[in-house]
Order: sequence, then structure tokens, then C-alpha cells
Amino acid sequence: MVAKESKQRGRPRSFDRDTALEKAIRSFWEHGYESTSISDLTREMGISAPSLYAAFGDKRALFEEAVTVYGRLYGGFITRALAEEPTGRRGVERALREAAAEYTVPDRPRGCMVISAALNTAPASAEVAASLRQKRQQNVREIERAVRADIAAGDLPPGTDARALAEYVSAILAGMSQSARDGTDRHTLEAVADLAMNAWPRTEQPAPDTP
Amino acid sequence: MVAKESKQRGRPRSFDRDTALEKAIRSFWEHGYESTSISDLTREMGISAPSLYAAFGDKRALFEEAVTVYGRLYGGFITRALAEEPTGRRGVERALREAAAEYTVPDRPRGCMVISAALNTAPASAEVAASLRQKRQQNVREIERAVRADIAAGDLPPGTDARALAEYVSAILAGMSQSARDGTDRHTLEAVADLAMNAWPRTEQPAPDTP
DNA sequence: GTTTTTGTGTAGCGAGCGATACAGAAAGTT
DNA sequence: AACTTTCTGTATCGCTCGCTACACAAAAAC
Repeated sequence: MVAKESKQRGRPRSFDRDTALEKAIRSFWEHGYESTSISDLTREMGISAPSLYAAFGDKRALFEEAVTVYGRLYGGFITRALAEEPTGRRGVERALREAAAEYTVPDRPRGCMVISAALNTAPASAEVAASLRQKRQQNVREIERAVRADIAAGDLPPGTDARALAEYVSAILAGMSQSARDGTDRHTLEAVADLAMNAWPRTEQPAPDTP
Repeated sequence: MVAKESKQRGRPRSFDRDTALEKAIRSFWEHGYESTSISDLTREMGISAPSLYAAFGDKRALFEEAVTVYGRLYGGFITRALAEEPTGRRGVERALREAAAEYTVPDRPRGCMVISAALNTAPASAEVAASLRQKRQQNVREIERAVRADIAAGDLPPGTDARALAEYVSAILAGMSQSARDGTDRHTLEAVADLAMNAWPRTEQPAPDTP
């Protein structure tokens, strides 16, 4: 995919595809799918419409690619936190904490692109909305898996409702994204994340090893 | 405003203004401001474009009126809960619980119109987005006031960060709205609301009256 | 140098957008 | 009845949308 087999034959592309895609990501992230017009994109990407269509297909395909690359570059922190931390609690705690930072990086669109890029669901872009919803639900299932692992490990009470706890975490994440879009600063969002973790169920006995 | 001074002179309106406005509310609530076109509105409201413009001004004015009436008919439960319950905790608890119900009423757009109706902020409708953001921030300040009241009453530890706690509640509300839009059912949302309340800070001593 | 291939720029397609001009219809006023 | 006022339906307006036809430019292949 990346390695070019041999020299291209025709006239070479006069712009850097990755740079242009990055600009497209920023545009979609900032304004959402519908509200980002082709002329917005060509202006931001610094290319003409025919070049855009030649390089990326159509608006829909460009958006799909933007979401994919966004996930790799900016949206992976939740998955990473859950995978790298020893317990679900630590993973979620880190994910929430990192969200506070990620959602408020200066000179970058605030909040989560997947959460906010297609909330206005016009019939014409219903497929886009459905695709993003699926991604969010996939994320919830990922969190739920981490919760179940904690229950199995005895780090959470056996009666814990894993589905609800996962939905709760997903909701607070969406809420923080929303809050960030409205201008809430990083410090306040971190305080929100701390508070949210107080809701994490406590085990009856702290540890059964100290007699 | 409501009482008609005397008999109207010209040809009477052939549709009920309130019913038409209700239809407009549903449309904006479901699809958002930008994604609801004038032709969508005229179809749903059962009137022609000139009638719409004569009765409501332009699209922007119709939306403003829709948001106002939405707040009176559907969005007032938070203010009501905070005002009627004896403590902030009880008020927020009730608001969260009612949100779970309000956001998932069958045959009604899911989630909160103010939160979701203008998240896609195209430059053309930046004013609309700003207006809605202001309403949300006003809501946060309302919650913050209730929290401060609890602190003063000794129902919350003196060191409680009122601003952060208010932002947390606002975030979980926004998250639940998002979650509801994605299809999460009322039962699960209620479980989320219960979980969220576990984050509410506890006072050191339950009550200083029992010796 | 000629041919082939591919990208670029101009210019414009049909469709839908928000909004309105205009003529006619339906009520009260006289 | 005639007149005035207001609302309604048709038929658009100018504009922007996503998208593309077409001629020209710039590279490799021969």
C-alpha cells in the first residue's frame, strides 16, 4: 500500500496526500460531516475539486478515510489505556484523564470527532450517522469487556452490572466531549473525570489477605 | 399576547399555529437546525412556505421560538427538580432519573434538543450554536447554585468543588442524551444515572445529632 | 521527439437551499 | 353590495451544494 512498486507514469501529484488528508480531518472534526462543504475542503486542503475527487473518491470516501486516520492518530487513547493498564479501573481512570487532555489540546478541534461529527442526522447522510453510531457502540462493548474482566478478577463486586457501568463511562466521555466543545477548560474536565470515578463500585472487603 | 383583542379583519389562518409549531419542534429536535430544511418543515407542518414565513418570520425565528417552547414543554424538568426537592442531591438525583425517562419517551425525538440540535457548527449558523451553548452554560450555573446551597447547608463537605461537580452533572446529562440518541434504552440509562450518583461526595460524619 | 498516462484549472452541470413576488381567495367593515 | 385586510398557492428568485466534462500541463515510455 505504502511502498510504490515503480515510477508513476503520468504527471505527478502536486500536493502531499497525507497533509491534505490531515487538513480534511481537521475540517470534519471542527464542523462535522454535513457542515463541511467541498469548497470548504478544497480551500483548507489547498487543492481544486477535481484533484480532491481524483485522490480521495467522493466526499463520503474522504470522510471515511478521515475517520479511520483520526482513530489512529487521535482517538486511540481509550483503547490504549484499557489495553495497557493492569485493571479496568486503572484503564478507565487513565482513559478519562487522557480524554480531559486530548479533548482540549490547543490549536486542535475540541472534543471527539466520532462523537460530534455527525449528530445532525439528515436523511441524506443517515448512513454516515449509522456508521459513527456503530463505532461508538463498539467502544462501549470494549469498555464492557474490561469491566467483566475486573469482575472475574475480583476487583469489582460479582453483582456489578457490566453493561450499565460501560454505558456510564461512555456517557461521561460523551458528556466531557460536549463540555469541551462548549469551552470547559482542561482543569475543570479533569476534576469532572475524578468525580466520575467516585461512582466506580467498591468491593465489600478491601482485601482478604490482611487478617 | 394570547388573548385576541378583537375580531381579526382579513382572511383567517387556515391552520393551528401551536400545532404547526409543535411539528416544527419535533423536526428541529429530530434532525437539528441546519439539517431541517424549509421544505422539511412545510411538509411536516402541513403548510406552504409563504404561510410559514407569514406566521413565524424566517427559519431562524421559527427555531428560536421552537427552542423556547421546547424548554417550557419538555426541557423544564431539570429546573423543576432542582427547585422542588429539598436538597441539591435529591434534586440532581431526580433530574438524572427524569432525564432517563424524558430522553426516551416513545414516539418523540430522543435526547435533549438543546444539546443536540446544533452541534454541527457551520459558519453560517454560528450564532445559533452560540445561543444554544449559552443556554447550556446557564444550566450549569443553575446546578452550581444548587450545589453551593448544599455546601452551605452542610449536606456536602465544605471543600467540595461546586463548579466541577456542576460540570460533572452537566456532562453526564449530555452523555446520557448522546447515549439515548444512539439507542440505549431507558432501563440502562436509569442504571447509568444511579451509577453517576455514586460519585456524589459523602460527608465525613453522616449526622451529628445521633450520639 | 513523439506517444502515453495522469494531474490540474476552468467552467458549469442538475438539484436543493432559504426566501419571496404575485395573483387570487376568504374573511371583516361599511 | 363594494371595499379593505389578511392569508394561501404557484412559481419562481439567486445561491450554494456535490460533482464532473473538457482542455491543457507535466511527467514517464518509446
